[in-house]
Amino acid sequence: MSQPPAMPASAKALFIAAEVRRRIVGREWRQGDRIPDEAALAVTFGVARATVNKALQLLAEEGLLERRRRAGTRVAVDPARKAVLTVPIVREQIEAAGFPYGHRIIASRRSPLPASIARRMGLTAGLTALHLREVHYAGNRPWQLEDRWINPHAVPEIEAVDFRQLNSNEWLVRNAPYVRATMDVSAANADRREARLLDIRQGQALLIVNRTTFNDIGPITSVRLAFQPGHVMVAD
Amino acid sequence: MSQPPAMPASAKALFIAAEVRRRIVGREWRQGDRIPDEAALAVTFGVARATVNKALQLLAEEGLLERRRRAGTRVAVDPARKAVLTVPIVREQIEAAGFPYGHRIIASRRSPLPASIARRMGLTAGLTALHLREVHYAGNRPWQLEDRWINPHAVPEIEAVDFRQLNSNEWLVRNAPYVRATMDVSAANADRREARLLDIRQGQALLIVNRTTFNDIGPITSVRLAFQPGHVMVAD
DNA sequence: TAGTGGTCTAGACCACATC
DNA sequence: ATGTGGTCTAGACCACTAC
Repeated sequence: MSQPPAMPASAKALFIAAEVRRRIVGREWRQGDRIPDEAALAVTFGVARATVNKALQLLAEEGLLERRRRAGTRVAVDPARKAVLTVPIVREQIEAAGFPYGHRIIASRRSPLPASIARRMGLTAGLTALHLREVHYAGNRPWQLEDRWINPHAVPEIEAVDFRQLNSNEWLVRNAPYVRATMDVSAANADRREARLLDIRQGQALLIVNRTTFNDIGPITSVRLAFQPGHVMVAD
Repeated sequence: MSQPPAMPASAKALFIAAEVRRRIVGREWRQGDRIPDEAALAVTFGVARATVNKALQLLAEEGLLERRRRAGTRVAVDPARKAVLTVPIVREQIEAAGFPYGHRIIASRRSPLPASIARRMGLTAGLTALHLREVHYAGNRPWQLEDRWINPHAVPEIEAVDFRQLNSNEWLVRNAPYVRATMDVSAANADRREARLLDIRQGQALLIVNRTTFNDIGPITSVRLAFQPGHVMVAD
């Protein structure tokens, strides 16, 4: 039954994934149930086992199925509550909204790493690093605060760069590709300095993103972004 | 060159992905460069093209490569700044911290959908829906506020459920599997009611997660979670 | 129109966890 | 011990799009 009907000549795996998803949502296969094994489904759908495998791996990534060797494939009891967050590129975000992008360096100096940042980067506190603070503007309205620490050992060329001309993130992205990143999201009340820089009232709730990037050698940079009040990050 | 050395008998695709990643990070292949096509890499690494395909698709998902038919595969100019956020299960989170989990229903009634929620769910405002408000506790400390709207057409059985016994999310997860979800993250100052329920000062910054789930038929539920001040969501 | 990635197949062997 | 998913192969055809 349920032979793939007039297929778009490609997309069998997607068709099978959709059909399995339909059976789960339709409660035909219930949470915790074991579903037929790949070989059986391959026969059912009239495709190669590799195609079934691809379909089921998709659903497992999605969190709808749990797969274990020998134990078989089961409908997940609790579909994972996962979502992909994309940290927007400030400039693009502002320009997409139709405003001219601008930024201003508040501070740029070599300082000893505070313990909290050192911990994020896996370095020892007190190590001398480059500390940058910037404000990003949409037109003449402040839009986002950026507080960045850069590991000079990871990016020696950084010393020569003039960030008054260039957005630090854009330079890093082009010149120090990263392999791994950690990220967290929280909320904080704007302190007096932040309120002044963002032109808002002290105490307003800001969305905070902390992000640290690494390459094979070690940590590259750790940045704290403070978004304007009301800013919403949309996940897929 | 770079033949996979003494391989673990499986993981050729991962080995190739790692090697390509190394060449990118080592600036051997630079941002915007076109890399050899699949057939060539298959010869280079001494594997089947399907294996190279899998490796490159992995890196493309990761954001390190951009692939287009006919145009070939290029090193991404801006490695996507993506991270997977997982909304924790309240109960697990609290119990993992060693506290007894508890929850209290603040309100449970049928009300017309407000416009903002209706928009999220793709329904018309004013439609009668089930509105639940709960507080989740870690021991006797309030931990999280939940404000949930449920589409009764999607889940008719909901009317009979006694949520004083059961956490609404856990019931929904087991009884109304979803297929698609939207999610966003923001920050807000606690209003008077929220401050009272969370036992904090009015105005403190709260991390807010809005999440709406859908199945093939339509929207199931839309929930607004307000986390305690200081709460951090970690992404991978 | 031709080169590139996307997908599928049929078969094989392997790793692993349960039975 | 054995059944299940994980992965690989060699070959094929197709879809897209830059040329």
